[in-house]
Amino acid sequence: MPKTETKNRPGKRISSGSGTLNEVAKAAGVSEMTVSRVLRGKTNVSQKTRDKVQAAVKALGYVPNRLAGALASAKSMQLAVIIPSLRNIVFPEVLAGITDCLDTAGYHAVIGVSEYDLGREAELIAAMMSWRPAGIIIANAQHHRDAVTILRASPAPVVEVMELTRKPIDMCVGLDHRKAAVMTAERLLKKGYRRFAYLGCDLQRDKAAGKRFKGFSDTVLKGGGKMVAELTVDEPSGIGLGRRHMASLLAQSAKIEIVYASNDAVASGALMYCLAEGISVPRELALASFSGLEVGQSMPLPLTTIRSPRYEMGRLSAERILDRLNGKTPPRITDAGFEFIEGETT
Amino acid sequence: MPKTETKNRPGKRISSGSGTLNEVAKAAGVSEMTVSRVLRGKTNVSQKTRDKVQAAVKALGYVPNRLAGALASAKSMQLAVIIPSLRNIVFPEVLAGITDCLDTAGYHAVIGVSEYDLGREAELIAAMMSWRPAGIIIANAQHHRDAVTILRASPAPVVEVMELTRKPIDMCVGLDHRKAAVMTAERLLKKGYRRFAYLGCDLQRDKAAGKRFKGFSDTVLKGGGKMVAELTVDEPSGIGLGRRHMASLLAQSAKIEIVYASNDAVASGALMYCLAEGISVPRELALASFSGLEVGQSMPLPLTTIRSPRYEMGRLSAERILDRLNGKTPPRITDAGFEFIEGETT
DNA sequence: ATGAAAGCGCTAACAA
DNA sequence: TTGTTAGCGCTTTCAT
Repeated sequence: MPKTETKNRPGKRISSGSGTLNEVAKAAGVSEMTVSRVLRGKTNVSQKTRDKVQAAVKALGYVPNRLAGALASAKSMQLAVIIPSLRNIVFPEVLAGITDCLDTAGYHAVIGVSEYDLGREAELIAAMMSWRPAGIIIANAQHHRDAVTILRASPAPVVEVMELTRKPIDMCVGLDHRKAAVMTAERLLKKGYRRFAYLGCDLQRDKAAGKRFKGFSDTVLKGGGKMVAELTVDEPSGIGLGRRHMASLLAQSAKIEIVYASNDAVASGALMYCLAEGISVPRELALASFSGLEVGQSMPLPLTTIRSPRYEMGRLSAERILDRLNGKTPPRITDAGFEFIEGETT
Repeated sequence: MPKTETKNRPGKRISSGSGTLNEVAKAAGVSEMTVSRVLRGKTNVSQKTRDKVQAAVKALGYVPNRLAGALASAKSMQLAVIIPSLRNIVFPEVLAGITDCLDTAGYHAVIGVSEYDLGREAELIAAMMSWRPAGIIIANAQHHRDAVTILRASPAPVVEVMELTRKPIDMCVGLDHRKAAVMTAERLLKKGYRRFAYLGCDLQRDKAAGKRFKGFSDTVLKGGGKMVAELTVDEPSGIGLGRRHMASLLAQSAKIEIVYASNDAVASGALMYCLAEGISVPRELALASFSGLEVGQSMPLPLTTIRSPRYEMGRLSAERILDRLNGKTPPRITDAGFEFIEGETT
C-alpha cells in the first residue's frame, strides 16, 4: 500500500500526483500556453496541434491543477453552499438541485452546515471565502451581521435560498412562507375549523417555520378561530418529534380540532401517533402542515399541506449564479412559488 | 447593488475581495512571512509581533487566499466526497458525520453526486482530483476501473465508506451488508417464517442492497424457506416506491408470509400500504428491512430492521483521513458494525 | 525571531 | 495560430 508513504514528505514537494502543464507541453512539443488553450477549449488552436496535445495529456495521465488555474485567473469553479442541517431532508433536496445544475457546468459545491447557529454560519462563510468561491448559496434570509458584511463585500454573486426577501443581500430564490401559511389557515377556516393547535420545532432556530407560524396564527385569529394549544420543542425537527410530543400537545386542551405542524416530518409523526393511538383522522382530529414531503403523501391518509419546490429552488439558485458568471443579469428576486395540497387529513 | 458590476471585468484582475498578505505585512510593519506564520499559528513569533499582525488583519478585514496557500504548500484543506444520491436520506446522514468532523479541523467537503452511475462517478473523481483534495471519501466499494486507477494513484488518502471490503483501495469504513441480511433471515426463520417476498430498488444500481438480497435469500433457502415473490423496481428508492408497488408484489403470490424490503424507506411505504388497505401486520403479513431510519421506528408499529451507523461511518471516515494527514497510521479496515432491531412488524 | 529569495502550476496580456 | 513574459498570493528554504 503506497498510501502510507505518501503523507508528510518533509521538505520535499509532492509531485502533486500528475505532472504539470510544462511536462505535457514538452511531450507534445508545444508551449504551455497552447496546452492550456487546448485544455480550456479555446478555439484558436489548429486541429493538428490539438490532437498532439490531447495525445500527450492522455499518455501522461495529466490532471490539471485547478488551484493554480483559479489563482492565476482569479476565477474559481467552486461554489460555497451553506445550509443549516443535513438531517432535515429538505436541505439535501435543495442541495440536489444545486449539484445537478453545477455538475453540468463543471462547477463543484463546497458545503458548510451551520446547525441553525447564526454565529457558526458567519464563521463558516468567512472560512469559505478563503477559497474564493465563484458564488455563494446560503439558506434562509436571516444572518449574523458579520455574515451580511462579508457577503455584501463579496465579489462573487450571492443567492439566499428558501425564503423570499424584499431586499436580498444580492439575489434570492424562495417562496413566501407567510403567504403559504396564510393560505393554509384560510382554507382550514373555510372548512369550518376553529380550534387550532400548533406543534413544531423551536421557532427561533428555524426562522422560516417562525414566519409560517406567525402567518398562520394571525390568520386564524382574524378569521374567528383560536390557537388553543401550542408546543414548540427545542430538538431536531423530524418525524420522531411529532410522534413523541403529540401526547403532551393534546393534553394542553381537550378541544383541539386540528393540529398545524411546523412541517411534514412533524405532521407525519403526529399522524403516526394518531394511527397508533386509534385517534380517527380527520374525524376526531385533523392535521395540516407544510413541505409536501414524500413521507407525508405516502401515509395511509395523505397530508393536507403545501408543496415547496425544494429541488427547483436549488436548481434555480445555481442557475442564477451561473447566469451572473456568464455576464447576464438575472432577476434579483425569484419567487419559486408553492402549491396547496388538499390531502385527507382535514 | 454593487454586485452587478463585479462580474467580468475583462482584462483587469479583481482585487480578490480582501487584500493580500503583502498589504497586511506593510500595515503591520513586518514581512509577509511573519504574517503567514502568525496566521498559521506557528509558535516562533513573539507575542508583540503577533499582536501587531492580528490588529492589522482585523483592521483590513483580511481573508487569506487558500488557493494560493494550497498551491504553494501542496496541501489543500478540502476533501472530496462522492456519494450516489442526496435523495436517499442515508447519504446526507453520512455526510453530516463527515462535515461535523471536518469542521472542527478546519477542513471542508467538496461534494459530488453520481446518481448511482459508475461512469459518472469516475468522471466526478477525475474532476475532483483537479482540486488536489487532501483526502477522498467515496461511498460504496464498487467502482469503474478508471476510478480505481485514479484513486490508487492518488497521493491523498482514500476511504470507501458504507460497505466493508476485504481489499480496499486504501481504507474502508463500513459494515458487512451480507452479514446483516444473513442475521435478519436467521431470526425470521427462527420465528417460523418460511414464505418470503422481496421488494426493493434495482439491485444493479444499489450494490449494497444487492449484497443484502443475496445474503438474505441464500440464508432463507438454506434454512428451508422459500422466496415466493420478488419485485425490484428501477426507480429511486424511497417511501413512495414501497407504497406504490406493494400491490403488485402481493399479487405475485397468495402465500407470502413476510416481505423483506431493500431498506427502511421502502419498508415504511410498504407498511403504509398495509395500514391503508387494512392488512393486519404482522398477523396477515410481516415486514422486515434494513437501515434503522427514524421514519421506520416512528411508524405505529416500529419496523423490524437493522440499524446501520450512518452518522458514525461518516465521522469515522473523516477521522481516518485526518489521522493519515497527521502522520498516524489508522487501520485500513474499520468495521462500524450494526444492530438488530426487534420491531413489531414481525 | 525575522526576513529574502525562489518558486507552486497556471493564465492574462501582449508579441510575433 | 503560437509563444513569451510576468505575475496570481502564498509557503518553503535558507540566511541572519
